[in-house]
Amino acid sequence: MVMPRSGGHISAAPPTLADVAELAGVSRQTVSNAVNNPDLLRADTLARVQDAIDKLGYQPNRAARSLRTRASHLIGLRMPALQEGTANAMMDRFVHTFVEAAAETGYHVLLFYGDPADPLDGYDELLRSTAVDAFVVTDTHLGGQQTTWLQSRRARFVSFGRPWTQPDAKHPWVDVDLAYGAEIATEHLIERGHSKIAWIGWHKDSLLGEERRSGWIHAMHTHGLSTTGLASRTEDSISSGKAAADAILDETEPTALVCASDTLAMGVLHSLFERRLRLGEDIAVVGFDDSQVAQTVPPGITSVRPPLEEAARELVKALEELLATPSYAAPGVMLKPVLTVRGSS
Amino acid sequence: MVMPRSGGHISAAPPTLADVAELAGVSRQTVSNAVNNPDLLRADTLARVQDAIDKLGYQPNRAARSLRTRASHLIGLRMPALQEGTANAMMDRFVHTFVEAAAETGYHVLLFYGDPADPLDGYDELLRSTAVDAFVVTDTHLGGQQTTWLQSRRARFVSFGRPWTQPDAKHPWVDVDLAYGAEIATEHLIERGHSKIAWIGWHKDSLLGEERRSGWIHAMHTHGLSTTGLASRTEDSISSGKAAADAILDETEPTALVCASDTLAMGVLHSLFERRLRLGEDIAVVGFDDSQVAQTVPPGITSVRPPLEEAARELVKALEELLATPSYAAPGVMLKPVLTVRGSS
DNA sequence: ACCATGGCTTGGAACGATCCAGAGTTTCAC
DNA sequence: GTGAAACTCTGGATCGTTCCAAGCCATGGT
Repeated sequence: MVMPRSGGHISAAPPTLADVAELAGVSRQTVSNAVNNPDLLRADTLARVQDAIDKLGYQPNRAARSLRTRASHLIGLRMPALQEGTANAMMDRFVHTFVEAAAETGYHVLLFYGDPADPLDGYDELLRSTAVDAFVVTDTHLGGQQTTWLQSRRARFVSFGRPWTQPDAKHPWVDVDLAYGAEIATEHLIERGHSKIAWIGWHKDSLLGEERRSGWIHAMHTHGLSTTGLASRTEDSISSGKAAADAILDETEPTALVCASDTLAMGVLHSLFERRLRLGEDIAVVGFDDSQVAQTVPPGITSVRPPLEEAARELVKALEELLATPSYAAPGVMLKPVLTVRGSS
Repeated sequence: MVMPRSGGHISAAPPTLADVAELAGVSRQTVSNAVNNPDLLRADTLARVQDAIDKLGYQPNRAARSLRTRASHLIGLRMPALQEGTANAMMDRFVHTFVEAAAETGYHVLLFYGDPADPLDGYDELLRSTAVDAFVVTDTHLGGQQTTWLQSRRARFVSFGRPWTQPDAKHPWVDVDLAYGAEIATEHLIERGHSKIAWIGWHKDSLLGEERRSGWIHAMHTHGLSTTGLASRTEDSISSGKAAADAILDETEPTALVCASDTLAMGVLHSLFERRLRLGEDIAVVGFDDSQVAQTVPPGITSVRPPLEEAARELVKALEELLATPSYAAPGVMLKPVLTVRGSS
């Protein structure tokens, strides 16, 4: 080494292992050990090296480390498509906690973008260039394309969402039991004295929708209540929520409505608004997701709140194990949502 | 080279430059040129190399490339703190477009987490480890700590938000002219025939708040309307929005309210809800941010919509220039919001 | 006094790409 | 036909780190 780089003329380049080694009077490898395996060093050497590290403000170069160890300490997360409804706000909360939890274990999150029309777009490039150590997949209910493809490429990943279409999938996953969510929502209404409780949900081909619907049915039947004429299936949008509410209010006059999403619940609110019915007084409404909207609309919409924070933490935990043990096959984790009760019921 | 790695036994490691070079019968450097400076190669050589690249599915290793070129092609974005109100949904929309725009120019976004109590937390580590090429800073209105610190570290960054407290800052920035936003919101109400238009805003020490407030004042005075007794300043929360609305509705009986945020507007809605006043009929309300909530609450809240997509694209453009020309000093870009009119006015 | 043991430290090689300087080939003007 | 310039292509060095195998040194048993 001819000259310490840190003494450079222009904007000092970051110090390297060699700089620290020189200052501490040890070899490069010893500094490396001080950082990665401190217990290999004698106490006094360690202290000396630590001093030098602090003095120079040394921080291992990520690229060099990645190159050598074949680990980037980055987790890839494909930016979920922006949705019309309230679901992306939920994703936001999830992403937030995930980033936080990942940071605690030394991982950062690499956000990437993929053409919404192609569920696989974006993954391949990052995988081939070994840019990330693993992925988090979020939209498993849209079909197993992403997970099967990743599996075939021997990529590491965990999913937020059970492997709906592949019960034998071996990757770690975390999901929220929203059938149970619908059940507690319905039971809450029954406790409040309602018996004509309608369901406004999604189309039959929506796995998530049928899942939630089953919870409503189960609760109704358990309590000996009829569901005939009380179910309606539609798109997940405000306008179709309104239309569905209009129809069902005209036909069967329920006293309470359980909606498969806060978006649909908002549609219901539009219907009530037109009919000059007072939410929470004339009629009760329960939604799903506990979105910003549900929290803020007066008088507040009772909503099924998925434990996103817990889910994120569980996923990070699974990721850690997966990356430590390549063959790691975790059992899926199913979390229970809670009902946040507000003025709407 | 003893053995091509691609012919390996277990899970084939990704192909390297050397593998491609061997297959195409050229040197490593030629392959590198084929990828980065195709016009340096003779047409037939290029074709041959391209074939080999395609056949092997070669993708340059990011870590190796980063190490050599000292560029990671990652942009650091510190996860904004989760807020009570509606502002984070706005950030979500911004982040989304930003990731998309960045992807188009070959950059990915590295999300990181920092202790909310320390606005600088997280930056240093990434900077020292040369993990990112640049940062996007978002909360400039909270004081110039982040930008001054980054500047002192000679870090590259752009900010979404003007340099409020340092008019001489030299970094590129993009911001939205929300004084103008308040102005068009107020004028919209004046056009609708209102003359007693109240302002519900933030505390005096909020730069953003005073900015917006000035637009309301300007519009009112331009049209010869008085503002006395019509302004109120409070926290950015639903409950304080409600309290402020309660007070002002009791005292001065305005026919319209302009709120500094959708969160405050929601607070107003709570007040109206209690008073059984009908939004958009008995009284008009305009908010800021055009959040999910404003879009979905019946009958919809008229709101000032910041052009987040455009802002994100402008920022990416500035970043590109900044990274190409280290000394690049861009003029700041000020964008104009538009008013999304809904049922509340 | 000698060798084995274990604790601590070291220099060389490697990860996979690009930079650099030079070598070989072609082109073209004189 | 010759030399210079332009065009292609190449091998070696390098970025900053960790892996690997070996070296040094004190300890302790024989």
